[in-house]
Amino acid sequence: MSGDAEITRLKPGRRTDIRRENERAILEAAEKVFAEAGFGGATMQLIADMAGLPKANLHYYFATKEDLYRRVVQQIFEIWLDAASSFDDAPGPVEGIGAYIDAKMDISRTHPHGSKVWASEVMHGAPVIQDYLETTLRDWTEGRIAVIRRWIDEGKMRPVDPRHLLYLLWATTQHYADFGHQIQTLNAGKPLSDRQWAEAKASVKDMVLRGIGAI
Amino acid sequence: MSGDAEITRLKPGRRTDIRRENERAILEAAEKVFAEAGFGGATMQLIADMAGLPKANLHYYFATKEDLYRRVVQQIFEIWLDAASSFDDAPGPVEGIGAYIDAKMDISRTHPHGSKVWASEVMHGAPVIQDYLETTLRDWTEGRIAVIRRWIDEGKMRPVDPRHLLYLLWATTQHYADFGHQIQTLNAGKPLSDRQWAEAKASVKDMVLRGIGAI
DNA sequence: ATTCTTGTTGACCGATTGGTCAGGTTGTGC
DNA sequence: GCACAACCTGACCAATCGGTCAACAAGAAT
Repeated sequence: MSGDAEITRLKPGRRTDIRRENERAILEAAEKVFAEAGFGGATMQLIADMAGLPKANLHYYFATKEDLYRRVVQQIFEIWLDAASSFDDAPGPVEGIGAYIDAKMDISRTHPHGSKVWASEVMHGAPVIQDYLETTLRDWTEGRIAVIRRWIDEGKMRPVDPRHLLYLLWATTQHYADFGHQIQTLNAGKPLSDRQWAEAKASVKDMVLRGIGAI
Repeated sequence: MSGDAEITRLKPGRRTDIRRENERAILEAAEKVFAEAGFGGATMQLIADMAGLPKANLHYYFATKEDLYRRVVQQIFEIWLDAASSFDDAPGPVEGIGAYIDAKMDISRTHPHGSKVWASEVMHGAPVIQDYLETTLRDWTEGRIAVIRRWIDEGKMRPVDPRHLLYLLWATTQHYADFGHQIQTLNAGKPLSDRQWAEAKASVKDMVLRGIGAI
């Protein structure tokens, strides 16, 4: 599907490093292959080639294709959860939601593959991370809704539905990763430049923060 | 992946009807299977079972899996293009963009499968509809940007970047289809009710139209 | 230096896949 | 009712897949 060169593998080093380095290379390759081909379209052989390892070696580190896939999905989920810290320790929506948009837009640029894998997983009914949705994500969402409600009560933003605000934030920021190819095509076929990414972030923040009456 | 019953097939009827009816049943089943399993994960056998036809019959109407897939993708694209008529013959952004949001939200509810297939296709680099992106979609986008620019010049909305506004519209409305499973999980596991869908549409319109200074 | 654990790999296997095809059935125009 | 074209389908095939395994190489502990 793409003739990309193989993922860069660092030096082997000591015994402890071998495992860590190989798992890293495999996960990096897997993230890319799963994103570009989907779970069903991805093959262990292709991941192995891209990681620069024989296929049998993948099964030494990851028992099954599904195990490997689950690790990739968990990875992007944790990265997103970390980005949410911007939300909590903020005095108001301008700082909190503004920083959250910045963080998620940055992740869309630096981890586009992971975002696509997550989207694909959810679109297929979340067969392997349903429990995450029902526990971690649900709790996280409730917490953030409480913060938004507080801001509304304090008069720092208009009384919008916190849930649909969160959906709008997720949708818009992740769109720049998941639909990056479409955006690139509409950008004369070239990836967004540094300047264009800055403009995108500014545009999104401007529209959202005004939309909720925070500025 | 799901134990759903097979797609309802209408009566055969006359000779001309046979082809039309069978193609319809196949496309309906294919849309669902491609959406739930992805292109790589979908099997012609599963589509055939869901359409209530032997597998060999699918290949009688659609030469290859890719041909069938292409037809499904084209279908949702045309539906979306039709929804854009709301955009043009509108005096201003409140009516135009408001109606566009309504139309796209309705499609997300009535055609969630098609939306997912499109999302999946774009995420995988649009291997089979790249020409559509470069011709039809690009032209459509330029036309809508011109309309938005005119509204801005006429002082009917703030001077936001039309391109990022369109991305926000696409992302937000399609999110309710593509991430419908996640939304349902966060809604106590139940699909959005009629009332909740109405609230979603109202929330999105409210935030977006205020975000661009149209109200 | 010996032993044990960890890492490496080519060859292999059963299962599944998209696609084919020959031979049959059914509707339609004449 | 005859002939032609459209439609139908069970059986089959080559290719590919995820996963296994036995034999081997290499670092670590003693």
